[in-house]
Amino acid sequence: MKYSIDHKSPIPLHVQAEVLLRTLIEEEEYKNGKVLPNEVELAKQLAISRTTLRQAINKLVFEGLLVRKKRTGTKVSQGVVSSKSNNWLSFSQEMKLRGITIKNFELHVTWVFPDETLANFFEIKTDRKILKMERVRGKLNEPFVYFASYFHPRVGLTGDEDFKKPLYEMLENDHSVIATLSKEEISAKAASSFIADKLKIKVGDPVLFRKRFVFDHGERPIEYNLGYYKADSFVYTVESSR
Amino acid sequence: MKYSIDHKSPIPLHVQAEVLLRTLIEEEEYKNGKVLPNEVELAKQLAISRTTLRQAINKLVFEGLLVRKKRTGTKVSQGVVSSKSNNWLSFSQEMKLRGITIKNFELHVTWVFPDETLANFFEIKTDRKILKMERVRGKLNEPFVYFASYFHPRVGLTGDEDFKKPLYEMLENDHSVIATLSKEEISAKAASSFIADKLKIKVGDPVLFRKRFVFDHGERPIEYNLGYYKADSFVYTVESSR
DNA sequence: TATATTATAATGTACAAACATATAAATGTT
DNA sequence: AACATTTATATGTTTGTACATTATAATATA
Repeated sequence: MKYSIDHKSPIPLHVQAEVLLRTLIEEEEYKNGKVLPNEVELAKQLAISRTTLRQAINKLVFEGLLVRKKRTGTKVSQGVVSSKSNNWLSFSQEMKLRGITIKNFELHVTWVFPDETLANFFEIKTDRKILKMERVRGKLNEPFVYFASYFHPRVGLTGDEDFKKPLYEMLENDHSVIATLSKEEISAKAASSFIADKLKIKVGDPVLFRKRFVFDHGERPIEYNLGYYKADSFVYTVESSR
Repeated sequence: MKYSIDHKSPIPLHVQAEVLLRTLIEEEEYKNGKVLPNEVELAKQLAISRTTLRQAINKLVFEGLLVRKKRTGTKVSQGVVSSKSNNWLSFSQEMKLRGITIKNFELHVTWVFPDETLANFFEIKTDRKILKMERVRGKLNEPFVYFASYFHPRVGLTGDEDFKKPLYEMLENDHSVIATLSKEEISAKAASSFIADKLKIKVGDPVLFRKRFVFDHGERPIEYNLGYYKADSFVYTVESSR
C-alpha cells in the first residue's frame, strides 16, 4: 500500500493518520473531488481502529479541509480560506480618525484590592493591590465615556505615568509590555446612578457597555477595561469575511 | 444537579453536552479561570460516557474556547485563539449554540421604495421597489430582537421564500448568492415608541443597535440589516490580535 | 533546608462492538 | 414515464474498557 502507519512509533496513531490524510488530500484527484476511501475500509487498510481514524478526520473536518456526507463519503472541501479583521486603536486614536478632539477632564489613579473577578482574571490573590485608572473623556462640557482600567502588577506601573499619552504606546515604550490580544464584549445597559453622574445623563438612560480584556503575546493578562459610552456617541465597527 | 442531559431527546448526547458546556462556561467563575469538573466525574454526573463527553469538549477545544492540561484539568481559555469563521453565523445558529430556542413570532415581508440611504447602498434608483423583511424574535412572550432586512433586487427574492430557514444558507442554496463580507456598526440607543412596542419595553429603554451591511464576493451589496436588541439580551463578542 | 523520588490525579490514546440515521441507488407500482 | 418504496452503504452516535502520559503534590533523602 501507498501509505501506512507505524504502530511502533511513539507518535500517536491518530496523529500519524492525520499527517497521512493531509498528504493524501494534497493529491490532485482528491483535490478534484474524489471521495476518500470509506472509514471502515481505510481503517482496515491502515490497521487502526475506526475510532482512531475518525479522530484524525474530525480534526480536518473541523479545520474545514474535509467535508463529510452520509452515504456519499468524505472528500476534500472545495473553497476554503479565512481571514480576519483588525481593530487595534486606542480611544484617542479612534476619535482622531473621526475628527474629534478629546479632552480628559477627569483622571484618577488609585491602588485597590481586586475583587474575585479581577483576581481571577489576573491570576493573583485578592490581597495584592493593583492599579486602577478611571477617566472621563469627551468634548468639554459633554463627557461621553467613562472608563475604568485595571492593570496587572507585572506591567510595573507606578501611578505616576503620563496617562495622557496613548496608552498602548506608553506601555510599549516605557514598560516593554506589548499588548497583542484582546477580547471584547459589547452590550447595551441602562445607566446606573454612578454612571449617569459621570456622563451627565439620567439614570436609566442607554449606554453602550464595553468590557475589554487585553493580553500580551504570551496570553498573559495585562489589562481589564470597562467602558461606558453615552448612547450615540460611539459606534463600534466590525468587518468580517469568510 | 444544576444542568442535566435528556437521554430521551432525539438530540445527540454529545451535542447536548456541548450546549451545556457552552452555557456552563458562560458563568463568571468558569470564565475567570475555574477548572471544569474532571472528565470522569462530569461524565458520571451527566450520565454519559467519558468518550461522549470528550466529543463535546473536543469541539470546544478545537474552537479554542477550552484549554486542556494534564493533571490540572480543563478550563476556559483566557487568551483565546478565534478559530472558526464564527462571526458568520446567522442569528438562529448563534442562539442554537447557546441552547436557546428561537421563536419567530412576527414575520412580515413587503415591497417598499428605498429611501436615499438604501438606494445609495444598493446603488439603485429610489423608484425601484425592494424586498423588506421584518421580524421579531426571541423566546415566547419575551421578544428580544427586532430586525428589518432589505435585499438587493439582484438576489431575486420573490417574497415567498421560507424565511424560517437559516438565511444565508437559503440564499446560498436557492439563490446562489454567497455572502462573504460584512460590515457592522454597533451602538446603543434609546427605544423609540415603535421599537418599544415590538420588544415589549418602555420608550427610552436602552437597546443595542446593530447595522449590518452584507456583500457578496464581488463586494456587491446584498443585504442591509437593522437589528434592535433588548439590553442585556445580547452580548457582542469580538476578538482581535495584532 | 534543599533536592530527589514517588504517588496521584488529571488528560491522552486506543480498541472493539452495536446500533442509528441519512441518502443515493435500485426496485416496484401506478 | 412519473412516482413511491425498499435496500444498501456510508457516516453518526454511544458505550465500556484498558493502559499511557504528564504535571503536580506528597514524601523521602541528602
